[in-house]
Amino acid sequence: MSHTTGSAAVTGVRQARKRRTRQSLLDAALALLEEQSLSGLGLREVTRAAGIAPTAFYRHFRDMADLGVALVEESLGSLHATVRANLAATVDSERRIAGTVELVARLVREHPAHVRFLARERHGGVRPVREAIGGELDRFAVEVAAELARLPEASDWRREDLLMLARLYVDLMVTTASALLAAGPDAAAGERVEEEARRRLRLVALGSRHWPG
Amino acid sequence: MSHTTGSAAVTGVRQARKRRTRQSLLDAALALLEEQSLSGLGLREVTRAAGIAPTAFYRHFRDMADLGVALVEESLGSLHATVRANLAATVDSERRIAGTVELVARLVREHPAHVRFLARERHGGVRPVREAIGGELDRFAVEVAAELARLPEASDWRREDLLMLARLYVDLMVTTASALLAAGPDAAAGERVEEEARRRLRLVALGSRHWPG
DNA sequence: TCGGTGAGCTGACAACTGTGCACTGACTGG
DNA sequence: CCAGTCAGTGCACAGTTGTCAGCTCACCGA
Repeated sequence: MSHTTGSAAVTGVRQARKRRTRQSLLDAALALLEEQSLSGLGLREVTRAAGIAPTAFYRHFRDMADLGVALVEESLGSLHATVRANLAATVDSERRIAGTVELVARLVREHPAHVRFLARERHGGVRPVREAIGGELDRFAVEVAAELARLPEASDWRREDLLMLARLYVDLMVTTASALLAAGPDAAAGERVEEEARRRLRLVALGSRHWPG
Repeated sequence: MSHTTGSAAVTGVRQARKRRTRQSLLDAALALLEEQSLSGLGLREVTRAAGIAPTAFYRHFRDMADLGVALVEESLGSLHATVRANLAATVDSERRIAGTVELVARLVREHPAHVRFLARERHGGVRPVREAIGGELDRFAVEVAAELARLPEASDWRREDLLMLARLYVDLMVTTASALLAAGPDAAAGERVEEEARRRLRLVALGSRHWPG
């Protein structure tokens, strides 16, 4: 037990340095993954790009799969709060739709490599990474369902229908993100994708307003 | 006796043999791709599994990317007619929905490796393969839109809304296919996925019946 | 029947891979 | 202050990779 002086600086120069090279490994891997997939990425390739010796890799990750899981956490971990805030913010349907699409668009604009990684490895060749992404997306769906349940017009929905709708929304946003990636840097093409995404959401919202038929 | 001059055999023993080993290359690659992705698959690995010498690979494909494109064609090429027939068959909405989901389910059941390959390489690390899959899916969307246009209730739809709806349907079926793969061989889990897919389609059909709001 | 074609083979090459081992030296807690 | 920890290094190893050149020999058309 630490009955030490109680200083605030717990970091330690050593651990900080370690975290820095760990981060440079993650960055290097992410950059290399823009043009190939994780199962084709070599350990030496990554360490070379990160500027360290190959064997130093093992100080941070057991595997490339291990590194991949860390990348998933980095890509998706901080997003839950954002999504939750966005959903809770507005009640008006049209505003909610516009805000959600804008959120996805900004995510793709600001972190294209992360999004590309997720799209690629969601069904990729490395099981632990696949499962990490899938689990994270499931968590998103549950959170979205919880927010949907707070809307008055969903008060009489069955729980499973609510989850179905939430998962549908999540899937729509994921495919929107990949479509935005595929559209590339062309602003006009990106705007077309966003507009189509909004229309899709409008259609689904319209359907759910008349549910269950 | 054996060498009848006017035989109908247009194939030729030689070309037939070549096609057979080409096919065994495709089969071997597909089998190996169940547990990794194309950009991590080695030429030697494939030829070893196919039972031929490494250099013989070049007699059939220039690249692994080339082989991948051939796999896309094999996986998706024959599907257009099936989809078209399925859509044209029934007019009743509920029957159409059930039939479509059943078609996807059967596809996954009968050709799981092909479907897995498509899901994996749709956003995978090999550009030509990505583009081949994307182009094929676009063609599907156009075909679906053409079939939708024949329905009386869609007579007053704008062309772009029709395409939006068609693309939505295609994306829904693609995500349904991956979900079925993820569900694995468990029949109960598969049935749950199918039921949710039907509900999704019902919701979308409901929304489109009230379009544009 | 005979020369040409071409699918598939063998052997070899340099380049690259993941990982084990022993080492250094800056940091650390007591 | 000093002994211990541990991130990072260098070297070595056995395998594997893609590809080249040249060979065989079953098939082909004429």
